[in-house]
Amino acid sequence: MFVSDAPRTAAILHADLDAFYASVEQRDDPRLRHRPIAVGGGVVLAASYEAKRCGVKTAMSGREARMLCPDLIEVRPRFDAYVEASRAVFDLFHRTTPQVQGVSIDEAFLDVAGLHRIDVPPVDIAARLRAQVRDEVGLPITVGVARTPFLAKVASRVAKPDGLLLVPPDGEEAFLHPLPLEQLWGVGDVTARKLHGYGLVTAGDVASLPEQVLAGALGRAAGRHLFAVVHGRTPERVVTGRARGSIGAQRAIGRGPHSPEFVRAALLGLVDRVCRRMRKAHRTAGTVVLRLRFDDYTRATRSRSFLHNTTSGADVAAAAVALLDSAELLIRERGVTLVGIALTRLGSDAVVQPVLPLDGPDLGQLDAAMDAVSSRFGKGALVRGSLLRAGEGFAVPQLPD
DNA sequence: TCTGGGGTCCTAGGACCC
DNA sequence: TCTGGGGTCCTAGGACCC
Repeated sequence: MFVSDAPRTAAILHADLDAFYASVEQRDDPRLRHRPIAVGGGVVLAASYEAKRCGVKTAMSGREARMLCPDLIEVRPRFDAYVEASRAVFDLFHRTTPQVQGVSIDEAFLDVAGLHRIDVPPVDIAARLRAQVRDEVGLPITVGVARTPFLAKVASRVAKPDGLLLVPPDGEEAFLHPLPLEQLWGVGDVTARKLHGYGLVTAGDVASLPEQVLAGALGRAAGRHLFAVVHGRTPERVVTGRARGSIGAQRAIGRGPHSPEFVRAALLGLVDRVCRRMRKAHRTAGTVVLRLRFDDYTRATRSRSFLHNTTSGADVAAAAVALLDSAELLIRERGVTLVGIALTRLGSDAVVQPVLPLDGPDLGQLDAAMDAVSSRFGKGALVRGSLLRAGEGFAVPQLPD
């Protein structure tokens, strides 16, 4: 059965720039307009819709893309330009509503439910936003409008490119159930293949199954999530003010053979990069994760946690090198083609402001403080000292975004 | 078809504690 | 003496997203 309680307004927008990198390039160079272009080097990072029509897709190798599309124009990425364009678009988002949840450089959820005092229907707000992005930034953007972020996301996916689609609350099931499984956000290749194996093709097919069966096939959380999805029971609110949970960098070094010194130097270069970003963000590292990819495309990770979070590049470098040493055998056997490093269980080294004076053990207040911290920093950060005991009581660290 | 760089969340086993 | 349940953390791997 489809969800049918709760007040029903479609006030969540999912705004998603079309073929983002490629559109910026076409905007800035008129010679590229209406032409099949691919942004990237070696691998396609973004394809214009003209290129997509020949079958060129993101993450495809350049060679394959050229075979599919002989007229393809390949453009080197200009990340600075994309960051700048993204900022301009996000400014428009924030001018539309304070409730903005960024998803990536080119998409966000906007909650416009609080804006009905202006008495403009969400779908009109969406139309105005699309016009503003086109006129002021010069980029095409698609917007989905629905009761939940999930449905809005699927709506924008269906409406692409350069479209606008409203899913009215009483039309959710009719919209969702005929869609192929692959259209559902969160269903990738592996899950789709599993479900196809059971003879399931559409979202509606999945909706005929009990939650327990889905959980048995996909695992508990994935099954529960998909069950919620096909019955319209995903969360209705956007999530704002959440700090990132990890900082990472990686580098493909190609097929070797690579000397151990070269691999180590590459790793230390990455360590330097992530540590700079960590300090700039006023974060501290709890765990260092080494990522490796090998000649045969298998992967491995090795991780090590600190007793206390650190901001020290030397600590991180020492941990990274120790992890690399621990993987020496794997590297010798399989040959390494990619090294990566990630800092996780991030804490904060920002100024601490006492916000919850405690005159005694008040578990209610403590719970509230912990909720506030974990919603901002994620689960891992809590146990890593983000909740600090200041002079007067417990305190929540203040953190710049 | 030989493949980039940045993330998120979940699972599962073992260690350890109460 | 033997056995049990519940919880958290750590590590490694995997699916998925843009």
